[in-house]
Order: sequence, then C-alpha cells, then structure tokens
Amino acid sequence: MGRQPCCDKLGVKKGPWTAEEDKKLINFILTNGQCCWRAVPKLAGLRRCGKSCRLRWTNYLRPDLKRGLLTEAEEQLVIDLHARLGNRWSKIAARLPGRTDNEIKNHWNTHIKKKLLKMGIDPVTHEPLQKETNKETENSQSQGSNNFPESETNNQTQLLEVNPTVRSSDENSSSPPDQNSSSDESILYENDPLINCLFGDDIDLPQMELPWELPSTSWDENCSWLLDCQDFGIHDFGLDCFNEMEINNLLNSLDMENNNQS
DNA sequence: AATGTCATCAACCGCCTTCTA
DNA sequence: CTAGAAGGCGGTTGATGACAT
Repeated sequence: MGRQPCCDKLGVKKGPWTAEEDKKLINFILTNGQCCWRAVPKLAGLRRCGKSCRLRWTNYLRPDLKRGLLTEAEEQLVIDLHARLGNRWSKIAARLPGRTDNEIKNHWNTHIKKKLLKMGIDPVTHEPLQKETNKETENSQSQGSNNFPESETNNQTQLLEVNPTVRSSDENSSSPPDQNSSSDESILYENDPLINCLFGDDIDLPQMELPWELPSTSWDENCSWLLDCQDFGIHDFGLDCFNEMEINNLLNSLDMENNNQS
C-alpha cells in the first residue's frame, strides 16, 4: 500500500549544509531539474533526506533568489499581503519573486513585527493597538521605549496612503483572514478584479518571472523518466535562463568557500 | 578582555493535504 | 475505498555573530 518511504531515517545527516553538499545538490538539480525529491539524495550522492534537499534548494540554492534585506517596497507588500492572507507565508512569498517563505517569515518576525508595533499597529490584526484592550496597549507601550505617534488612525491612514490596496477595517470586516479557509479568500476577492488578479488562486495570474522554473512540461507527467536517463544537459530542461557563466561562478564560489573551510 | 544578552536566520519538526498503489 | 507515503507549509529551535556591560 502507498508509496515507499521518503528516506530511511538511519544514516541521514542533519544540520548545516557543507559547500560540498551544496555543490552536489546544485549539480544534480541543474542537470536533472527538480523532481522526485525522494530520489534526489540517492542520485546526487547525498546523505540527506529529500525533504532537507528540497528545503535547501528552495530556500538557499535556487539561482533566482534575491539576497539581502527586503526593500521598502517589498516590505510594504508583505505587510499588505499579510493583512489579507495572514501567516500564509508561501502564498505571500509567491507574490515576491526571488523571495522564499522562510525568508519572509523570518523577516516578518524579526523586523516587520517590531516596526508595526512601533507604529502602534497590531501585527496580527493590522488594526491600531488602541482598539485592543487597554491592558494590551499598556503592555506594548511599556515594552517599546517609543511613544506611539499621536494618532493611531493616522498610522493606518499612512499605511493606506503608501499602499492603497491595504483595506481599512471598515472595508474588510474579517481581518485577518481565516488561515484555514481558502474559500474565504475567494469570497474576499471575488468582487475585486484587481485583487482577484493579484491574489486569486483559480485565475490565471500574470506569470511572474521565475527563470529557474521549467517550461510548461509537468513533472508529474514526466517524472518517471528521470530515474532512467541522466544524460540531459541544462538546456534540455529550460534552465539556460541563467547562463553557464553564472552557474560556473556559483560553483566556483562554492569551491572557494569549501577551500576556505578546509 | 571576558561575559552576558539580544538579533538573526538556516534548518528542523510535526502537522496537513494530496496523491498513489 | 483505504492506507500510507510524498510534498508542502507554518511554527520553532539552535548556532552564530553583534553589541552591551
């Protein structure tokens, strides 16, 4: 019954990835594309579980990832999206090309949360803290050394001005949205073509540039042949969007990193 | 210089949904 | 139809570095 287990837990390495492991994974993915994570560690010669490989690739090794802190615009977009979607980081990340859910989640917890609190905005409800119980407000005020700006509603207004798609609590009676309800989401967006376009799951989103993504061919349909043939080059998988010089640079930098470590 | 505290972020854990034999 | 594995996701942890005392 069912499928085979993803990996036998015995002999599976944990903890930080080494440059050598990174290199193996990159080489494998660039040669074979993303598919069948269960098979990746074995085929790539890694003593990791497939889950760990997937995470390492999506969160760190993907060539299209942006590095560094989120820009002001990205941050604002995250706030906006969080107000609508709640802690659905993967959905939020999907709207920010080059950013991962993990990265956004971390950034939210370390930077944006504090920023919003300083502004007197509840990072969970996205409403002015004054609306919460006085007790909570007092706690927050005593936490931060800063006093809140004179008008809480002004903060919300400022937010709206910066990003007009942020709805006030009046416009959106159910905020934040129920995390478990995608139908709520569609209800929320159904009357708003722009929002539909931006956030709806069932409509054709304007395709963001995801250069590392494979062409229309579905892995689900074509996964099985991978295990049989490994003679394909990068170009066979539509990955030539990042040129070979970039790949070589990436691999070289990993080499150097590795040398420095040893 | 030594020690303690805080901030950051990569990686893991465990749950949930989807898929398949 | 069902059991169970794969994949995806969000929450949490732990290692590390920066800063304060």
